Amino acid sequence: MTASGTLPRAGIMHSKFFAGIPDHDQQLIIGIAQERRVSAKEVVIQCGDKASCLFLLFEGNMKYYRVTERGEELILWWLTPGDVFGLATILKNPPRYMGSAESKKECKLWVWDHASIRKLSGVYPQLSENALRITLGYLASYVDRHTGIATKTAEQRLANTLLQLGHRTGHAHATGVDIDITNEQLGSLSDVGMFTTSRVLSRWERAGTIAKARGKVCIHAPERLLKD
Amino acid sequence: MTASGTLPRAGIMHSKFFAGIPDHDQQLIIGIAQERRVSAKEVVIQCGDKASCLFLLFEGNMKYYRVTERGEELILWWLTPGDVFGLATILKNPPRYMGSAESKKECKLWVWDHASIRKLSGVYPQLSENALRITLGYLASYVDRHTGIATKTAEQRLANTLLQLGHRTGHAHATGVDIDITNEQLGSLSDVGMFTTSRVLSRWERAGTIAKARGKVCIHAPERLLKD
DNA sequence: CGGAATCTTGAGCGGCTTCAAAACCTGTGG
DNA sequence: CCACAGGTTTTGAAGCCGCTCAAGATTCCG
Repeated sequence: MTASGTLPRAGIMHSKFFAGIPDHDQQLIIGIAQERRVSAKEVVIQCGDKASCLFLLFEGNMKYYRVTERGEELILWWLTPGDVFGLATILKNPPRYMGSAESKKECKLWVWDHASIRKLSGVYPQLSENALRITLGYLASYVDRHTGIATKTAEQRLANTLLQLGHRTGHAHATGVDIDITNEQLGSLSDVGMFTTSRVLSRWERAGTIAKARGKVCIHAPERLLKD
Repeated sequence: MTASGTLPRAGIMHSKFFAGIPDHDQQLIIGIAQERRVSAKEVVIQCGDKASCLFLLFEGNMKYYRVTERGEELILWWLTPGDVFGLATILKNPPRYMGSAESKKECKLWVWDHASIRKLSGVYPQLSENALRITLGYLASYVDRHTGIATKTAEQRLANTLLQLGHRTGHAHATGVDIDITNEQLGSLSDVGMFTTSRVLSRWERAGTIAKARGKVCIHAPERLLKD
């Protein structure tokens, strides 16, 4: 998809949420938001609560997840700068959040409460349209992920996830692309167990395709992961 | 969720797509649609095509699916009267359909082309809002389905799917609720292989919980499926 | 330094899938 | 009316991918 850049310069943010909205109006919309700083491991929205705020992450990253009955957490989405969540808030009588959101490291967010975003989307229908486009995008990603479970092996799924993370949240580097993620989280995003994840990554490391460190993966040879 | 009834009386259709829109305007919107009749096994939209039409199914039922690389089809959604698909059409520069839609039996649809639905959603912003709500609903269902794969057994997933189908597309009956579906399709919707599906259903039949026939399932004791 | 989180490695197992083959049902056309 | 072809369902047997469990090694951080 279109790579949403990360240019939080002077309040300008390149997010799909603002697509088609002139810079000037964008400033105004952001002006109405409340800026919020959260430290690592803070839970910003709670699964099941009625949607009351819409968030735009413009610095840091978060995980959007759901806790299963057995207490494990299933990661639904890895939020990166430019991502919006809590989109249900834009609706008249908002449904519930379908997952929880927790910061991975220190983050900065813009927050609109229900009343504000309602007023804004009245004035700028483009916001509603963007919300729909983004939601359809999430749905499409999800369908892909689901198709993957049914048709691909654990290894292929891990490869895909790594590549996508690579260019959504990866820090380019001389020797490759760095990604901050633990084996367990990577596994959850790929629907693969933690142990299998470890084994597959080890294999790739031995082959020189990637390098590993605690809570970090560096992709050296993306092309080798591509043979899905 | 809210049971979308099936009352196609005199052009009135109880669909979430028309929520909050007065009957009179609803008539007008439907008036602009092209009514289309399709016979069984007809492909109405093709995965990957650019979204050019929005559909509302008001009679019959269809499957929304995707064909995997191995040629099998993965059913994403079972469309029943009141359901809308091709929602991407409502966007300015529409993305692609993410699956194909095929009629299961004879169906009746209302169809809006891109230009029409755009004009309409300009006049009735409620349509856009409904589209967003519906899309979020699909997303939520999908998250549930996905969670199920990760946490539930094949049997539990089949039970859930049956129950949901039961009250979305089931024909109530003296002895139970009839559902028109083959083992294979039921399996696909539950992410379970055809053989396992057959075995589980047989077990339930022996227990008297359901009755089976070719391409049909009749639920006698829904409560017995509920122990998920 | 100690404790907590992360990662590794092996061994064993198990729920489902896969494969094969046959029985079955249903509509069609001779 | 019967036979046939195509789709659907059943049953058994075999196998495997990835999970589970256990235990230890490693890294990080206060």
